[in-house]
Amino acid sequence: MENIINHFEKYLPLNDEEKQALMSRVTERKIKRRQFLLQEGDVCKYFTYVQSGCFKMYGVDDKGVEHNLVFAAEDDWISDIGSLHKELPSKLFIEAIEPSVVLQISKGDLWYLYSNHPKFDRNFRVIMEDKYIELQNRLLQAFSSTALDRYDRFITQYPHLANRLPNTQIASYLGVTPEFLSKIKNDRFKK
Amino acid sequence: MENIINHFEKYLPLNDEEKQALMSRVTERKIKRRQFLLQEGDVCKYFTYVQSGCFKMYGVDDKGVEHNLVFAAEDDWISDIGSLHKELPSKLFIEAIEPSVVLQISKGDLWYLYSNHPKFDRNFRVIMEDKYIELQNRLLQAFSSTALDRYDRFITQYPHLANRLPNTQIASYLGVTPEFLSKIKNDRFKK
DNA sequence: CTTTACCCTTAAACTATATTAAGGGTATTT
DNA sequence: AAATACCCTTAATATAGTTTAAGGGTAAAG
Repeated sequence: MENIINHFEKYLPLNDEEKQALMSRVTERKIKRRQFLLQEGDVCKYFTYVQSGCFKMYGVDDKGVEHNLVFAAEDDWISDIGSLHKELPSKLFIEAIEPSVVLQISKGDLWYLYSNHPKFDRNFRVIMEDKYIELQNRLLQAFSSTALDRYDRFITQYPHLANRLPNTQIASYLGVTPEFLSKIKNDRFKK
Repeated sequence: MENIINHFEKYLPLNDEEKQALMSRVTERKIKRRQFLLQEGDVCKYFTYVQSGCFKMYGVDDKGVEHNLVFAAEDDWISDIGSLHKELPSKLFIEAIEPSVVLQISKGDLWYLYSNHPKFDRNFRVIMEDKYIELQNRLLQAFSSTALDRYDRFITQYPHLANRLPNTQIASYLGVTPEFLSKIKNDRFKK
């Protein structure tokens, strides 16, 4: 629980009352590798703080191929924000890549925190903004012409993930096959 | 000015005081074709409501190629939200594709509206959410395997834009060359 | 109303990436 | 500790998309 408090205090210090409110509205869950936080067709119910471990959020295309949109490791948030807010079925999956521990806040509890403790309003707004910016950068990166460029950007932007994720997952994030990523890495190394 | 009031009243009715506040905080500008609302390296200063006309927001890659991230036509919003909120230089351009009329709200006026008229707080939050969802769908679409798929999705999702934008702009949005888009359209027609 | 700038198309040659297949290696799970 | 499932690599063949070039058409600007 201390992690999430530290997380918020990066932006603004919390008083005891706020810490209390936060801790009472948050549910800790242990998640196994390959377990889902969200499956396509379900409505996303939680805003999830990753305390330890790692998740991927992805869509599956007509041919059954997975496309990783984002990763979230410790001290990050993950959620299908569209589905959570509009209460519409999600087109996405959120799945644990590693055994993980998360803290979840339901939409109702989120609203409770917003209306009773305005500081969270601001805090969650900043988180939302950060997520928006992350997505926009992701989109820009997705258009970087070559897969080699995209890979270079990925490892400079997420060095902690590059060493940790299987290449299959990185390939899916970059939008190439694992075979081609293998070739890219080999070519890169030779230079 | 009536357009923007109607726009907000789709979500929640506004009283006279709120309408007054909104209208006094908004600046109308006429924008010529090819004129910029934002250029790479500048900090984005405004949240822009498009009253008439059409804009594109795009990034330029190392090779000088433009990549359209989003379009915004009448009754839509456009802004580099990351740059606006963090006050950091943008990586993007926002440029008029058609002669346009916009209503702009500065960051300061936005904050004024938030704190003095809580209804706008909710209204702009919904707009933000919608923009986030749009971006997420865009990312999902960008990963649809073939360019033909992406084109099909584009014309079903934005039929009003498909007939209105030059194919060069649509090609840039889809992530293909205009020559290849031309081929796609030809192949599609033959079927 | 004329000129310029932009836009669309076609086609041939080229390149980045996918697909298929196969073998060996390394984690998880039982 | 064994078995299974997963992961990485290489290489040959296949394909989606790019590049270059060239011609004609249409809309914007002086």
